[in-house]
Amino acid sequence: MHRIKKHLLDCNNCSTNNCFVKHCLADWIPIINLGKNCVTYKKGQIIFSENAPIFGIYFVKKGRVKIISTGVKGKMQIVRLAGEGHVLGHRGNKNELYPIGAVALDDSEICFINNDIMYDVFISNPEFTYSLMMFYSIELRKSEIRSKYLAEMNCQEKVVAALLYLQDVYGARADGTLNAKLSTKEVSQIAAISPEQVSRQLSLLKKQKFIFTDRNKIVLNQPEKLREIVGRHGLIF
Amino acid sequence: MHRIKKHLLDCNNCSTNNCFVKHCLADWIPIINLGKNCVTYKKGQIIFSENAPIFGIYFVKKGRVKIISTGVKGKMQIVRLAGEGHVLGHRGNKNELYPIGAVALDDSEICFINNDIMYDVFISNPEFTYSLMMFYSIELRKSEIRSKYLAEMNCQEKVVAALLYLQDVYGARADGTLNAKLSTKEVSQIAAISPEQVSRQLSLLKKQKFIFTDRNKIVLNQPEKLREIVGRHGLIF
DNA sequence: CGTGCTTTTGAATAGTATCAAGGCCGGTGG
DNA sequence: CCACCGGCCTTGATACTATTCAAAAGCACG
Repeated sequence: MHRIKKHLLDCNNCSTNNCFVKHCLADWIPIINLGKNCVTYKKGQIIFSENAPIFGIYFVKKGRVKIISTGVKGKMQIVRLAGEGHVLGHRGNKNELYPIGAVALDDSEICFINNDIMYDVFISNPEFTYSLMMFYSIELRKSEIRSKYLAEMNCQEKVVAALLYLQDVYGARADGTLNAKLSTKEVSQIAAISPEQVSRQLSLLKKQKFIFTDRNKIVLNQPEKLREIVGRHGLIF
Repeated sequence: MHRIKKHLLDCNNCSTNNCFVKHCLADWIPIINLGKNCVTYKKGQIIFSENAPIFGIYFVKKGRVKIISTGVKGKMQIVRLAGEGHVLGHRGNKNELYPIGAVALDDSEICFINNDIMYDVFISNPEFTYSLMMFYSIELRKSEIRSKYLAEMNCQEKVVAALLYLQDVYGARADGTLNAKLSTKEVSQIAAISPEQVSRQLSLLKKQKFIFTDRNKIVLNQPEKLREIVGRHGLIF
């Protein structure tokens, strides 16, 4: 089912410049190399499952990942999107399970480091720990602001916010084509509304020529118009 | 308007045992003492405002704090509750303003440390930085799960979840009386629904004898029944 | 003892989810 | 190569839930 390719890469030769491991001291890179497991996931593959124990920390070396959570009614939601250099799955308290999983959106390379060595890495590499702390701090704020949006936005605003979020996380080409190709269903999982509503709102946006879609490709023709719609909701992206 | 009392406390004599500063090396405590400002806030006082620059990190020494964010329609929401030992306001990126503020729910003592010295503190006290990183990591997960709730729960479930959240953060006495006294309006800001709905749902819960209210006091008579209502929503508290 | 704010309750309205049907597209097998 | 099948997308009709508006009651305040 899940055919996985293992790589034994040297962090010194890694091309992902915004990886947090770059903040580690030179002496520690060989140790991390030994305790590390770099794995290639195909699009749609599960990186870790909801409600399963997490034994380490995942660094996104390449590709795109969605962090998901399935509701009691079976409705799946995307609670966060992660790209290159992002971090997944760092366990909080021992023995606590979280209803959060991660799935590859594209073919992705993820480096996994077991918790066993992480504590020593953290204590001995303050720059590394500091940068990771800042990452979590920023993501926490983003998540808090996102909570607010979900509560106060209407359908149209939620769809627009989801599009701008995609642009913020994964970027777009000069013509406005989003780098990430998501299905209507996946957009609805970000916006936290029904897929039908997403379809309706996208149609309206297309009629206004604000966006253009073809299959899973989405082009933001007039991102400034989209920003007008979400207005002064305190958008940080 | 905002009369504020300054204290010059020694972190060595501080009674708040779960303060992150306790993870600092002994040599650094005097340095932190010098760069620190311990301030007493009255109930309702603003600790820091939305969209204002934040110049340091706040540690809740005593009391209770709500982290708020006002929507474009003027609707204020409570995005997080903080108690003793919690951390507020650590700035992410420079020059980025966040639409997030903090207000004292009770008379509270908050220790403020300026960012100027914080970087050195972080780099020189890995245990401290590590514990703070873990704090943000856990809060991020909680926030993500909360986002999911807001999207999939109905009114009744949101109110119940808000009550259980209050119990989780601030605790309750043996008889189920919540330690925090919040107005209906404030509960509605946690649940992210209208105050009228909160009133309705609380009335229903009272009729079923699951809870009892008197003024701002809330008693969870049958917390197990409340947990049944939110069911298997993957509640982490 | 009034005055103003919050809470409560009811009724009307608006917005979204759900259900259902038709269309489009890709994949599969003849 | 074409026809069929199935899944996803789209669009419309309906039902439901929550918001909004409104009014009366409770409570704290001076």
